[in-house]
Parts: sequence; structure tokens; C-alpha cells
Amino acid sequence: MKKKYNPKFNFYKKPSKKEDVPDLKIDFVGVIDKEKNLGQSVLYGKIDFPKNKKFKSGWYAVDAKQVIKKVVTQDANLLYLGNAPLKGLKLFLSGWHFRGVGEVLADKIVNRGNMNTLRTIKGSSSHIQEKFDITEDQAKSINNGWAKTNDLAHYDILLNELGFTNVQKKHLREDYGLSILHKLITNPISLLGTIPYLSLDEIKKVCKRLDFKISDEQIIIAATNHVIKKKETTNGHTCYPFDRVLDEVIKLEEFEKDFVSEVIKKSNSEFKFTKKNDKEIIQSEASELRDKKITQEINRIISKFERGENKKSFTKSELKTQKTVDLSDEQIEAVNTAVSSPISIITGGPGAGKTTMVKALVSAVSDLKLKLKLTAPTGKAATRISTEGLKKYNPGTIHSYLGANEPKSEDKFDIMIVDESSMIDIDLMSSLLNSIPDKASVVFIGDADQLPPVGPGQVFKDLIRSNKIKVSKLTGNYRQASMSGIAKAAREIVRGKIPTLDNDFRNDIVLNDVPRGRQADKVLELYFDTLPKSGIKQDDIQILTPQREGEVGLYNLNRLIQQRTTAGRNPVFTNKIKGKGGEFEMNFYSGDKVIMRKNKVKELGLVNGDIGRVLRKSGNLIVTEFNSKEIDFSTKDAFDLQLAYAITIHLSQGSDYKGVIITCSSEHKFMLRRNLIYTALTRAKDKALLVGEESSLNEGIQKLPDLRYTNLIETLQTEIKDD
DNA sequence: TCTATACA
Repeated sequence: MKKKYNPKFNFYKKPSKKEDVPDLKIDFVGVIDKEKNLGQSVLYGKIDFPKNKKFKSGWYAVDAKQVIKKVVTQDANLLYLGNAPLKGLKLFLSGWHFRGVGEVLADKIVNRGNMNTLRTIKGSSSHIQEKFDITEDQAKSINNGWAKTNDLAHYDILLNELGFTNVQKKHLREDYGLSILHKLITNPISLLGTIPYLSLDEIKKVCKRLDFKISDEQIIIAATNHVIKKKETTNGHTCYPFDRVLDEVIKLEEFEKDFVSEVIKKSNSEFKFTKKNDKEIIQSEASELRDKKITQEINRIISKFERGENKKSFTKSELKTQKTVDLSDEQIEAVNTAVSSPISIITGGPGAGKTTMVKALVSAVSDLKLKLKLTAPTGKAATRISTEGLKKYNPGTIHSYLGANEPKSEDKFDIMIVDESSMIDIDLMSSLLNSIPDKASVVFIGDADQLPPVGPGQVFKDLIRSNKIKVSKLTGNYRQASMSGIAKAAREIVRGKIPTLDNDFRNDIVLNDVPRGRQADKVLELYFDTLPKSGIKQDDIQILTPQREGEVGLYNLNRLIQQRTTAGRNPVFTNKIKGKGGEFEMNFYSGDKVIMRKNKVKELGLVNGDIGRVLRKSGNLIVTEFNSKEIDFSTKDAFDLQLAYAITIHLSQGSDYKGVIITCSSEHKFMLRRNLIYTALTRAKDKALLVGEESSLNEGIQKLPDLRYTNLIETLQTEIKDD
């Protein structure tokens, strides 16, 4: 049987519209007389249970459609609760629907009304007031609150009763709907690994509440899914070596290793096993289906694509976008490939000519009268496209594009160009490919040597390495001699070679080999004296560091610079920041360089990563300056601001600066990796100054980025036809 | 150890 793909952890799903609230109506039914199969229902009052069946006394939850004409149907899925779900009811009443009802009042009401509470609150507020012996206002609030709820109320109460959190409830509603009843009746523990932030202990509590006896096999399978999922959320692996999964499962539940191994191997529909370098790799079913979904969508896009036949090859003169820029042969070829292929990839490091190439591609696309869509995974990358003169195409984040459009909607385009594609995780890629209309094409642009996505997988890399997608690699066609020292060093670092660096400041890349304890001072010296003297203004300098904590961590460097520049003035505002040693207060003064950490395009016209300056306080508002425009922040909005003299390397991805000071201290050696150093270094346009121990830098360059186990390359290679 | 997006 072919299984339907169910994106278990898809946070990018378009929220369901009000009108199509799925059917989630459940009823609570209680057995009154076991002998006569007589019962009561919250929705219908006195009811009958099927005569020929035995029931336990106490309460059940049931799909409301399965109580017909005051009779529970023969085949009804009854979830046995035993005790009435009063805890869930209390939580429901003290929830956001009912203003002014807190825990104490909810307690009082439910203790009086028990399960009749639900019938009572449907009545008039005077009735409510009298029954519960509460004030008129309280009764009105409950009456109003109930009017705002819908069929979801009982569903919510049930999940409250079982102890699920709000996020978990949301996923249960959207991923399972009413089928959750069947799941809870047959195998509640299998929810583990399919609902985020659900721990083994929590699901065990759910089982206990339901008096559900868990078999060893069920526990093992659930724990295995749990371990695999954890590897995905913490390290981005979409599959993992079996022996290591096994060890962790045993740590969670003390079973015999051989027994655990046998159980997992036997349940072959739950897991997929593959071999990588002779290592046995296990993948969850959900992850396998997700890979398959991606290949399916790619196959669909390839097979529906129509532009290929009547393709036009652009020549150099046709693609000339700006008088001064001459396109290289590889750029022209990349444009032609992108225009005539259903899916294509353009890679290359900074300075390889991606931006010029994109502009040429855009002009070619408009020449062909094709409708274009521009997107990127981050707000920052999307605005950067805007500033490249492509604003009229309305670049936006992939998320906002997905949210605004029903997949394959009317808002069709012929070609989508996606920038900074290396930051796309596998779930986002799946949603994105799914949204590409038939006949349209996609071009992914990015640099695979930069940092991997925050989320799971490394789709961009895998797509390239599968050899199933057309890849245009831009090299910049530079001759060694004409290359900047920065570019040369970056190329060496990517290959794992240690570049020869010294502290000669006449070079554009300089290594200051400084021991711990003197590194922060060195950073300040470069920032305040050396660089400005060489003609790079402080505004054009960005300090980059791998971590927040430590001598050359983000907090300390920002604090030190602030002390020398702005401290002592009256603080404009204060934020609370959660550091390693607990919460601390951070003052912001007039003149402080700040970074915006949230996308607030509609409200403030700013995206995550925008850099600006604090100006002054004006009444309740904090006046700032971003891109030479004054922007007013409320104190609440100002919580999204951080000091930005120093920022993490991760945050700098996608930006560039004239001068960059990069710390490479042994105190951050855990973070120092080849791709991190490469990303930091390639942010620099004119000058890159490294501060730290040479040995840490060199070790970092040798250290490959954390390996991500994925199975996508293999899936692509078997599922995608060659053309 | 760091990091994106989005919604409620």
C-alpha cells in the first residue's frame, strides 16, 4: 500500500483558514448503569451504550458523530478515561478563552459542577451565576468565553487532561485530527517522535492516565523513533548509524541490547536500513517518506516542464546588463542552463560572480516574457536581493511566499530564483518544491561551503552531489595573481589547506597571533586605532566571533566597546538578556550600534539582521536609525535589538563588510570549523584581521564541519530518471 | 556550541 506523505514536523505549513476548521468534535460519555448499558453524554444527556457489549464504569471520549440519536454506535471508537477529565476541564476554563477566570475560580466551578459544568456553561449567564455561586461578571465572562469556543472545546479538554502542551496540542490537531482517538486507543506511545518536544516520560504519563499497558516492543520502537528524532533536531541528521542509536535506546530503557536490536530489525515497516561505508544506517519512516516526497516533486517539476524545446540561447551582447560589466563564458552558460532547465543550481563562493549572473538571468527572463519570483530563506538575504536593483520583483522569504500562497495557486510564475539556498533545510525544501506550479522552473543559488542550515539535512549539498540536477559552478575565472589575499586564503581554507599568513598589516588578510587574556585588548586596538587609521571607518568594520560567551565572545566584546564609546551617557533603554550565568541587564546608549533580531517588515520595515544605531528616547518611543532612516521602536519592539559591534559568524552569513575582525581563540575551539572560518573570512571585502592563536585557527581549518548523515543523495540517485 | 522561519 502506498503511504501518504505526512510532514510530521512541518512548521511551515500554511495555517488553516477559519472557514475550514477540520471536524474535531468529540463527546464525553459516561457509563451510569453497567448492567443496563445506560449512560450520559455531555452533548446529548441520557444515552444508551450498545447492548451487546460490556463497558467499564467511568468516562469515555468518542467522536461525536458516533453518538447517533442518543445511542453510541456499535463500531464507535471509545477511548476509556475512567475518571472524568476534570483536570483538563479546569485547564480549559482557566485558559485564554475565559478572561478573568483563573485557576482558583476554575477549581471552584468544576468542583461544584463536575462534568455537568459543560452543560451548565452553555446556558444563560444568570443560570451560570446561580449554579456555580459566582459573581455576575464572572458568569458573563464564562458565558462570553463559551460563545467564542467551537467544536474544538472538548478536543482541547481531552488533550489538556492527558497533559499535552500547547505546541503539542497544535500538532495533534493538525496532524491527527479526530484520528487521535484511534491512536490513543491502539498505540499512544507511537506518538513519540512524531510530535515535537514530547519526551518518553511524558508519553509514559499519557499511557498511565489512559491505563494503557505498553508492551516492550512498543516502548522500544517509540524510544528508537525518539532517539532518531533527537539526532535530527539537535544535529540535523536525517538518518543515523544503527549501533549508536541502539546504545542510546538502551540508555533510555534498560533492555538487553540483542533484544532491542531484534525488535527494531523485525519492525521493518517502521525503519529503513541502508549501508554507508560499511556502517549500518537507520532512518525513520517519516524521514524516508520526506526524502521520497522531495524526489517525487523534483520528478513532477521535470516532467511538467515545457520551456525546454523552444529554448533560446542567449549571447554575450544580449545579456549585457550594465555597460561596465562583461559576462564571462561560465556566467553566460549558467544563464542559458537556468533558463532552459526545470531545476538547476548555481554555486560559487563570494566574488565568483553570482550577483552579476543573477542580474543577467533576470534580464534574460524578462526578455523571454517569463514571470519571475525571487525568494530566499532569510529576511536578510531577501532584502539583499532588493538592494541589487531587483526590488520590483518583490523578493521575500520562502516562508512568507509559502504562507501567502496556497500551493500551486493562481499566483503563478514561470521561474523562481532562490538565493542563499545552502540555508534551506529539508522540510522547507519539501514545502517549496511542492509549491512550484506545473510547467515552472526553479533555480537554486548558493555556496555549499558555507554553514549548513539550522534545520535538518543539507539539501543543497545533497542535490549537488547527487549529480541528478544541472549544476553551474561559477569560479570567477580569476588567475591566481589577480586574486586578493582574502580570496586566495578562502579558497585554500575550503580545500583544507592552511594559508600562509603573517601580521604584516599591508596585506589584506592579517593574522594577529595573540595568547588568551590579551585577545580582547587586541580586538579593541584594531577596532579603535589600526583599522580607522588605515582608512576603514568604524561604521564599516564588523567584529565576528563564533560564540557569545568568553573573553572574545559577543557579550564581552560588545560590553568593552560600549564602555569606550557610549557608556556614561544616560541609557536610552535596557534589555534583559539570558546569558550562561543567568539573566543580566544590558543598557543601550545613544550611538550604540544595534542589530535587529526579528523580521518586522510590516511593522517597522526591518528584517532579522538589519544593522542600525540607537539615537534617542522620544516619549515612550526609542528612536533609531537604520539605513539612514529614523525608525521608532516601542519598548516592546526594542527587545528585538542587540548590540552589534560584535556579532556571531552565523548571523553574518549573507552580509559583507569593508573591514572584518575575526576572533579565532582556543576558548572557542569547539566551534572553530573549516566552514565557519570560511564563512567569516568571506564576509570581508577589503581587510580581514584575525585575532587569536594561530594553532586554533589551523586546527579549525583542519576540522571538517560536523558530518550530517542524510540519505537524500541515494534516494535522488535511485528515484530520479536521467534525461 | 550556534543558528532560520512562522504561527498561535
